[in-house]
Amino acid sequence: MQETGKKKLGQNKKNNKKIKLATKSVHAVRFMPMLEALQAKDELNSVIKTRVEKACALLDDNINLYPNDFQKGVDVQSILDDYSEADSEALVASEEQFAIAGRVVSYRSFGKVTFFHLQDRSGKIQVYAARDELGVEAYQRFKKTDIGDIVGVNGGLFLTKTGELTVKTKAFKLLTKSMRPLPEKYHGLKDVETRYRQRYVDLIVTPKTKEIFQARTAIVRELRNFLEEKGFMEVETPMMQSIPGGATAKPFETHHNALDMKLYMRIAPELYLKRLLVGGFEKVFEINRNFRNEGTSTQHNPEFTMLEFYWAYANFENLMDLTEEMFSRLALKVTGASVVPYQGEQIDLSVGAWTRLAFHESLEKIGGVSPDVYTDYEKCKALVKEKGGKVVEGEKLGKLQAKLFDLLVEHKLVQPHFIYHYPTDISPLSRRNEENPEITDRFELFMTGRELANAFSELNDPVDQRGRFEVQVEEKEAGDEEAHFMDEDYVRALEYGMPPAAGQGIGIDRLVMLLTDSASIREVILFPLLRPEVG
RNA sequence: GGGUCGUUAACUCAGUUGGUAGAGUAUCUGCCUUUUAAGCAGAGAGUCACUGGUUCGAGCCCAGUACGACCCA
Repeated sequence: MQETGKKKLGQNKKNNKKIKLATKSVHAVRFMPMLEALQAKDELNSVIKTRVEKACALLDDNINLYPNDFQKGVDVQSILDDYSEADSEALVASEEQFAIAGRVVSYRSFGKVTFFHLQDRSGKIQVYAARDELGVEAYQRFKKTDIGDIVGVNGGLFLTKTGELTVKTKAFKLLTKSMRPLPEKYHGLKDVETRYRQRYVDLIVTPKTKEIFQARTAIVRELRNFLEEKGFMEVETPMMQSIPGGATAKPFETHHNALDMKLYMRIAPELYLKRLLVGGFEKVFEINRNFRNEGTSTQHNPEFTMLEFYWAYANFENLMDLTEEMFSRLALKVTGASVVPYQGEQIDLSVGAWTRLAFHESLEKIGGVSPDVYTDYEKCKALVKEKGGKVVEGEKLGKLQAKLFDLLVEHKLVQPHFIYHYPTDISPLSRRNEENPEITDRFELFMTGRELANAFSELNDPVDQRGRFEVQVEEKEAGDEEAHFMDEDYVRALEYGMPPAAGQGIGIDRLVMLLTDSASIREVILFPLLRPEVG
């Protein structure tokens, strides 16, 4: 494969062409490996060549292209915040000097005077550089600056004629020479594939992208604060497991060489967190990655982040209350309001605005399925087929009901809904309801037509748990790749005694989508999984 | 897995009935000391995703492949 690829490149005239630079600099040779590699990938263009020529000229002038001795003083946003009200005279009178550093993102030159915007992590500020203030020589060097270069500037402040707070350059230093042109300033980077593959560029030129990931960090931080305030303790459990458990999903497989053992990437931390309840930690949580061997979509990435938390001496109803409090507080902290906009809808996350509806009731009231249909195996099966769902031989009634729910109910749940009392058939780790053993004390949280959380009173009866694992093993043997494995050690832990408890998992990516009004999960994952780039 | 759409200059996009490729931005040269999508004049820049087919002739028509987006399961 690789050989034919090379051969193909070798046959291409363009890729064999000798690279010519408009410079006689002895430093040109330094850049040849880069230029040749770019040519081989067909990424070489005239802008890059020009930048190499400029870089050579700077090296000829003994300018370091990548120095690391500039001390950045303040973020530009702090200047903008502190001096937004200052008047022109006060600024000119002030002797205060600033040391700022960041990327040049725009550039307007008038010959002897230049304006540009410098962007750092906090924002961007206009900078002014004039030949008469810098001196002819320094200004000549400055003029070799390109959009994309990272620079350091020392100087004071003034207001331009249009009233923009601007840094007047006293000293200027190139900190990093940029070799590739940035996307066009007005339209920015539109191509989604490039935005995901080259997220570094997206982050430079798309303010919204930066905001989403800052919001993501704020959301995770607030979740931690909230849980710690409530007395939960953060722990870390194995991401590589010899028995993947805690969810209904296909795992990724891997291999440990030294121990010569098969390992799975975890699909959920659940069974380990509950072992910690056995061990005596009464409130634990973990925020970390799960891995599920599934396709990708606007809702799914094979690796995704989950919050799971477990609370001893609590039940699933306590969790509903806690969830309402958690979400409304998060929304308030992150978006400033407890009603958040999502793709044209207003989602009300205020405490008390949430609907609680039993699973079977939701089939009837929202899905329009009458009880004599959903309680009857054959009628249920027929309806699933009619609605376009697939039926697998030997499937249990609960699973068929869940398919009806997916087909007829889920997408209609726009405002927050707790759907509770899920069928026992599809809830192998949940505690049975005291009155009706066919259902469990479990709920899932839905809004914007999709699932955001899954929670239940935990099954802590080791005999019941063993039986449920055995049923899963039968399903696995019958060909269900998503069925649970038997986990003897987990059953053993339960045999020591796990306190009554409730636990919940919340998909962080989907939560971030909700709070940042993002339509695709890829917008809230820094580096979403993509097939390898070709060519 | 199925369907629909997309892939043209570094970026954003045009491209007529099939007749050998266009704009804006960016870049380069010149002018320009308060601009901010700066301006004016000029210039360079292309494997039209890839492979094959039809045709005198393909960016355009046909088939396949790759990657991506959206919808469905």
